[in-house]
Amino acid sequence: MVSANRHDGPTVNDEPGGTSVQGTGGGGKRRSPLSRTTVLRAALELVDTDGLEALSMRRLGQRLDRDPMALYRYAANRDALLDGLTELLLDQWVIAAAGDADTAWQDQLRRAAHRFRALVLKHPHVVPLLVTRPLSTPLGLRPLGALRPLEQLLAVFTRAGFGPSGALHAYRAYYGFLIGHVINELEEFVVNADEDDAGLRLGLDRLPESDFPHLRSLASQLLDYDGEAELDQGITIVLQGLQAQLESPARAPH
Amino acid sequence: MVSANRHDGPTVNDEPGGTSVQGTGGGGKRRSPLSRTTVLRAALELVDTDGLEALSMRRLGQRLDRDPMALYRYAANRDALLDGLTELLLDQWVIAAAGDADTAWQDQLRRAAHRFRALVLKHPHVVPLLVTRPLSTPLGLRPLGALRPLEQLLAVFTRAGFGPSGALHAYRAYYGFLIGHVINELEEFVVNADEDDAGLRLGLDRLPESDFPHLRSLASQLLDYDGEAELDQGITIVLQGLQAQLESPARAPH
DNA sequence: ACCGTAGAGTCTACAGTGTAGAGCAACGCT
DNA sequence: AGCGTTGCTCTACACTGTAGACTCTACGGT
Repeated sequence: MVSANRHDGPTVNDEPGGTSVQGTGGGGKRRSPLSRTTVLRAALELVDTDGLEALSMRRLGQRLDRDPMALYRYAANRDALLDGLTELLLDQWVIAAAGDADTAWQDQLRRAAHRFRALVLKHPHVVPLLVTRPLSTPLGLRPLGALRPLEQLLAVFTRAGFGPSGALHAYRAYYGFLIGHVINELEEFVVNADEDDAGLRLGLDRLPESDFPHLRSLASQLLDYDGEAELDQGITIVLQGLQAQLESPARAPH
Repeated sequence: MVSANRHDGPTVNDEPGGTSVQGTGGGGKRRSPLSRTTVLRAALELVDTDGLEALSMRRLGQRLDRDPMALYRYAANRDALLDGLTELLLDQWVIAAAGDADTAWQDQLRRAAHRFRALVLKHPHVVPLLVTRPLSTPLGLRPLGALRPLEQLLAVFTRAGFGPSGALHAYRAYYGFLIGHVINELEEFVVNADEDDAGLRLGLDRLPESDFPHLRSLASQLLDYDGEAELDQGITIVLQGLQAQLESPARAPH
């Protein structure tokens, strides 16, 4: 990955020849060989449609019309495949959009945050991986495409005036907030979609009134959730906080 | 669960008789029956020592000296067991400590945040569950103990002056931040512990210098990470932001 | 035309997984 | 004495990741 591509856009790509995949049917005898990218893309589709637990080597092999063991040519094992999925997603995250060169870093990061949210909402089943894989795979061993956003965000923060350590702190505050937000937004609530009453739709009637007064009274508020607004409101807080740290001489250059 | 216990302390407990477990050895013929709590505690121990993927029904049964199928009396299936684990942890989170009644809500929440971090660092392997299970199990179906912190936080925020919707927003900002933070703190970095050079220890030499200049130069900063300080610094930003929202008449009561 | 080699994929097999379904043994009641 | 309930076990099935050995094809060099 990472060819001439400097600032934005996906860089995961390693087709052997052309992009011809020659029909998924069972007709052709000599199929064009797979590639890491096609495998990952198929895996992503599978996860998007059937959920994470549906992603097994066997099912993926079936989908690609190949023996399951063939996949091990493109991913050392299942964990590596999952790491590849996080790369496939993170590498699509555009942080520096066209014409961002001369806008304030706050605006750039706010827009990037909204793009992150949009990207992740297109692939909600991958979110667990985004959170989980980095807990297992050390930073230095992750696919390069998964590190590109980190590098770019560090660039943004240093150009904004943060020193090395400050940029790192800023990155963690920013990305941590984003992760926390999507976790919140994707949490499951509705248990009975065809119920009229808000409380029943959420299954809150199970909670004893005496122990959960606040929660039980929040049914309607839980149901009308505006993720975009909440993200925007939250990112404002974070960015203001970061700016304050940048201006206070105590922690700024560091 | 949830007996007379009003504000703090764990509430998960459902022993049938006494707490006698009569030795784990293979001697006694008639063993005292299990309970959901003992099963969950054993599961937590297993996860703490051997990691999440080591938690299988068979291994857990072995540890409790029972047939794997016996566990299904205490958890409908593996997912329910995992939900139980998140309950076991969240229910230990003390939000209102003794003598918190008359301290400012900001201080209370700051201390609760540090307690959350400490709790979670004692059981790092459970963090994926904390993040992942709520994406599958709707709020209304979770074990009650897992909802207690939510209820208590809502209480804190309403007492602080937030309206229903405002309290919910505040909770999400607060908890989202906490989750984001521990994810950051528990991320894996070191790949070669016995290396001298910081860059080598992190395996950053694998990254092409031209594509990852910032990241590669951050080796030493990545290595000396002070999670407690970072949490405290972050929570300050969040609490100030929430306070600002509380004071601005636009969004406060709502 | 021949061989050698590398690449892509297959086949078989093994140890391990979650869990449905049936059944067993002991206890507390009436 | 009989019954139901509780706590647990046994067996079996469909499925998982992956090690190891193997086959088949295409291509390059001589």
